[in-house]
Amino acid sequence: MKSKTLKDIAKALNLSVTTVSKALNDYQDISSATKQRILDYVKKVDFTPNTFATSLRKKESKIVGIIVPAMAHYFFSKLLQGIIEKAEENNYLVIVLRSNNYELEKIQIRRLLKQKVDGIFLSLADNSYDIDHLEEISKSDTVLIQFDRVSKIAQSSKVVINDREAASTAVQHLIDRGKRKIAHFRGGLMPQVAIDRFIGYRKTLEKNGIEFRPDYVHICEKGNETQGYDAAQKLLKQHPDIDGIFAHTDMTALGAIRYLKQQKISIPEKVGVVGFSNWEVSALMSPSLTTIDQPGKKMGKAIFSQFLKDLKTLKAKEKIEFKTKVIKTQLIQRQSS
Amino acid sequence: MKSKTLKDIAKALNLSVTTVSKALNDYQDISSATKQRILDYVKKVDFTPNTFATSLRKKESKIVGIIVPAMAHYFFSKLLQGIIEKAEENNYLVIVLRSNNYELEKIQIRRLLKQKVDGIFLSLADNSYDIDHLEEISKSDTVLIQFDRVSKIAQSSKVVINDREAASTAVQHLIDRGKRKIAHFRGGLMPQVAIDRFIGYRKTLEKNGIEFRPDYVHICEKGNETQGYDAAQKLLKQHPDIDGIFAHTDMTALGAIRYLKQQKISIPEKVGVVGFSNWEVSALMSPSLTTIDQPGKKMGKAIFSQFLKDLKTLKAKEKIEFKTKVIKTQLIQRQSS
DNA sequence: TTTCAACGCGAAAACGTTTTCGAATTGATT
DNA sequence: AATCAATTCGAAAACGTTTTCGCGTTGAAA
Repeated sequence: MKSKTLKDIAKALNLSVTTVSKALNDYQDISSATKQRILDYVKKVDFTPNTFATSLRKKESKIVGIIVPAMAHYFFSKLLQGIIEKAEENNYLVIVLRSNNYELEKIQIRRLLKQKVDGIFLSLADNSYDIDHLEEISKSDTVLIQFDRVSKIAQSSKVVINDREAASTAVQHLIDRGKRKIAHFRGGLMPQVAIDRFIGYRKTLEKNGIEFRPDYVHICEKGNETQGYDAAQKLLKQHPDIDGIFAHTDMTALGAIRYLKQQKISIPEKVGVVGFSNWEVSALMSPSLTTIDQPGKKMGKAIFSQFLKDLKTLKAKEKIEFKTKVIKTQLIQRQSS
Repeated sequence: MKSKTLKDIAKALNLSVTTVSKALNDYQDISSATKQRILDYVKKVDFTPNTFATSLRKKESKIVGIIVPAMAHYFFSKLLQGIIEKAEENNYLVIVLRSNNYELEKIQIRRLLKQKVDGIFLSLADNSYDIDHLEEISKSDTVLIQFDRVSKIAQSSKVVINDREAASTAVQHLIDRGKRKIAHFRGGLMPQVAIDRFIGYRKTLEKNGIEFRPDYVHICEKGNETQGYDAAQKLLKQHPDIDGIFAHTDMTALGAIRYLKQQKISIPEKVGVVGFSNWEVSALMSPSLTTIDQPGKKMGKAIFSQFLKDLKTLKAKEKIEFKTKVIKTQLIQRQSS
């Protein structure tokens, strides 16, 4: 079925293509009478302008792209939800791509730039030390918004949480519950979020007059359950007197809990555990998991709002002044602490 | 930064726009010499044709759209992953929209049709009794692929699992483990998948000479954890001698398990539990959950493959013969049975 | 009666491709 | 030398919009 065009409408109403187009785009130099006539007819025959032609002419696609990690993850799922909701409100569509490393990230950005999306939302991969691919975006008319794992040096607006503060809250909570020998299962050495959470952990110990011990820190790079289990095993074999664990992920926390339960080590009496993210099941586990709520949906909405702002100033040919929006996190206390 | 056009390339090489375009599109009437010259130059200046113009001219977008339920769900996350992977291989992009009811579903389909996506992948909402919105798709040049919750009457290719058989496997498994009084926590009354799973449950009982009892069936429409807990509570208060539960979702199974544990009812000795979907955490719970693995990623890939086939025949102006691909499921036995 | 501004509309160019068709060149065949 | 087919290329139309600019028509002001 061939879809109607402006030309068809114009012919049917004995008007010019220009007039019809103007009526649909709320130009002021069309009499309200003909405008109404056009609008009525357009509604009747259910016409909607061809997106390709509009995009070609206006040089904007009304599409944004987001690149998410290649694995299924509750946090990103919520984030996506927030972005899509806000996008729909503003008549934007969202293209989702996946990546977990620098090379792929680069390819995906190319893909999106080629599609001439109006905005790209990106959380950097673990091995994205280089940011040349981000500079490619700045050179185009596409707005870049970084979130979660952002680069300090790359120029763009950003939406993040205060990882350091959140980690601090988590550790302080354990201390307040009487824990003194608190271990930390951290992420890799590179991503800024892992560094920040680690710093938050360390500073909070020191602020409370507790000595920081490097051998209490284990790296769980993948942040999955198995690594949490393994780390807990190693840790407790070496230091049976540990009384708290702050994990950088709910999953690693879950793994740690599995080991503790298996060893009949009571939670939270003997060892308190705090996770990070407030993943869906953390409330359903037994014991349920104390964790830091990372409000994905809210972040998603913030990302899109910031995008709209930046796009507007870009269109106005003005210089964008990049903003960094910090989303508040919250400690959710449950049975594990 | 203005991006290059065919015209720019042509001028730089002293050729016509036509020739350049043809070289890039592998036409046969270009000498290999000039073709190479063009390809080299194009690579050097990193030119890529404007998507809007191409789409406008060719009437195809190289984009597909998928509509997923409005909530975060592990299965759909995996499914999406499969679709996106396969899409990327074939240079397609994927637009993701959300819906959980008929009205919204209709709007989203309109959005996608307006965007002139080449394909729409859809799992029907619970209250989509009507399928007029699907017929709108057939009238366009967009390929529809239904998956998971499909309509029997709507004409399109489909990708599904054999819900009846899978349910049968689950129930037979419980029977084989010596269970006789097996309850079923089912989905709503409408979606075909819920009906099919129920039928599988009932038939399998009867085949084994076990009387079907309506009061052993509880409806957990939302399929969440709370409903599973509540249903288990009601069920066991009324029938303390229940020895098996087949839940239509891992989440409801989890809820049931929580109640059982709380009541100190031993799993699987006293009551065996089987879920459905093989959701990420079902392996991590304690006891870990026996469940039916619903291979989301595989389904996603199958969906996209089928789309490519149907699109091809559509382009050739031939009549599409709709296919229904049934993906195999598998029982994953764990501690809960 | 002239002048002028405001109003309502349309012609035409532009966005950047793809594709049809015909023209020019070449080399081989009579 | 003439004919023909194959080869290689380009002119121009088409895809469906948006936007600039100008033109004719009003009605009011001078």
